[in-house]
Amino acid sequence: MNTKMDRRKKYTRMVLKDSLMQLLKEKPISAITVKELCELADINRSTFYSHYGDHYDLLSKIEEEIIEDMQEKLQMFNMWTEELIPIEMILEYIVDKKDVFLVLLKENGENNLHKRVRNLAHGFLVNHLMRMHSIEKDKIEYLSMFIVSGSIQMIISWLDRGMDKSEKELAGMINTFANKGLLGVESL
Amino acid sequence: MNTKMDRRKKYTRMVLKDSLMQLLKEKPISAITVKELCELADINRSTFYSHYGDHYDLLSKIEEEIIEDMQEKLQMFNMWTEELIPIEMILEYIVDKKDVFLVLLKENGENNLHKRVRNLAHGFLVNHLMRMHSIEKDKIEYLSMFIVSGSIQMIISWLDRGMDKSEKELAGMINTFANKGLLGVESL
DNA sequence: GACACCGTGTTGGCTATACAACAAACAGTT
DNA sequence: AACTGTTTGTTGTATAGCCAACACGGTGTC
Repeated sequence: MNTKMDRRKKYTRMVLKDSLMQLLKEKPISAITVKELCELADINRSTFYSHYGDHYDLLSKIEEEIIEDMQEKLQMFNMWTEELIPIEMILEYIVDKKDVFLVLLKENGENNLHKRVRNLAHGFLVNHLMRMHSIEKDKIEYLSMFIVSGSIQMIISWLDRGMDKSEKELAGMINTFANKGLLGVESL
Repeated sequence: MNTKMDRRKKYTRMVLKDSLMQLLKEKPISAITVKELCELADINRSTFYSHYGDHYDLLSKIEEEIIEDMQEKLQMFNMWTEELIPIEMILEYIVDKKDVFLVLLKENGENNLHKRVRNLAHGFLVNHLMRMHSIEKDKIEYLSMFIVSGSIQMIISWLDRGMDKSEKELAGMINTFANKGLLGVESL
């Protein structure tokens, strides 16, 4: 059902989300308390608990939101273009939420969003490669993982360097690197 | 009594205030509807009416707030300095709320804030002059009005020109102009 | 004049949030 | 171990805000 959410709920979730993002810029989630999060958001703590189990839950919800967004974008891509991966589209999305991605993709070690983005891209690329190439599924899995992981690290590095190239440039690079690998596979 | 206001009320008033200020940048209050104000603020209209009588009431409250703030600043000034008018202090305050002042002081014709600021400064300067000079109250009234009106117009012009001088510079100019006039009166 | 549309001011019922308080768990100190 | 301070998760009550609806007044069109 497409019932509109009460604006109070919308607001509460929004400020909690923004506040967690802000705190995550300063310290890892393990060093953040629900108390200070609510103080920053100016939201009563019991209200926080009526929405979320804890701040890890909130973070998970944020990540889910992002993944859903990206999934939507990828669905749109399925419909009409031939590019290997819709990298430019994804980069535009990432730039739009640069602060979030910088915080969440760069966090010490691999966290959930990193894994989720990778799995999303991986699943998409595997399907794409299987439709376009006659290669064993086994090999496609590895190839896809190779391309996706490489691409993600490139993107993280790019964000870290303050996006010193245009989206178009970076997308071109990623596609070139991905396609070169593909040519190698074709000659198997 | 110093009872803390419920944070919901605080938030509601704040967004309504900010939204009215934003709309006033685009059009005069007579062209603004309560409906669009509430839409912009994302606040239910009946909530608006539980806080304010109408949007003119809201504007009046905003102005009162500003006057009270300035009054506080002037009280502090009374306590410890010799300057004719605490212009630098006032300019700092005005810069801090530049957007508000630009909108409200510049509006077509004289509006309430213009009058209120003038009366506040006038009252202050009259008291000040009477303590420091032996001049007829009558003359002081005129003199004060002269200085205050001139100063306010200078400030409006300064805001309009994007504050092309530092606060210190403008304060210096205003004080010099005011004092020159004062010297003229002394030789009466 | 009739009609449609829009904004206003108001109302009643419901929902979300605030607030204070409590017990428990945890961490650090002596 | 005892103590202190902090955070957590929860609870009950009160408050503020939301929403939909209504009647009314004003405006413009036919």
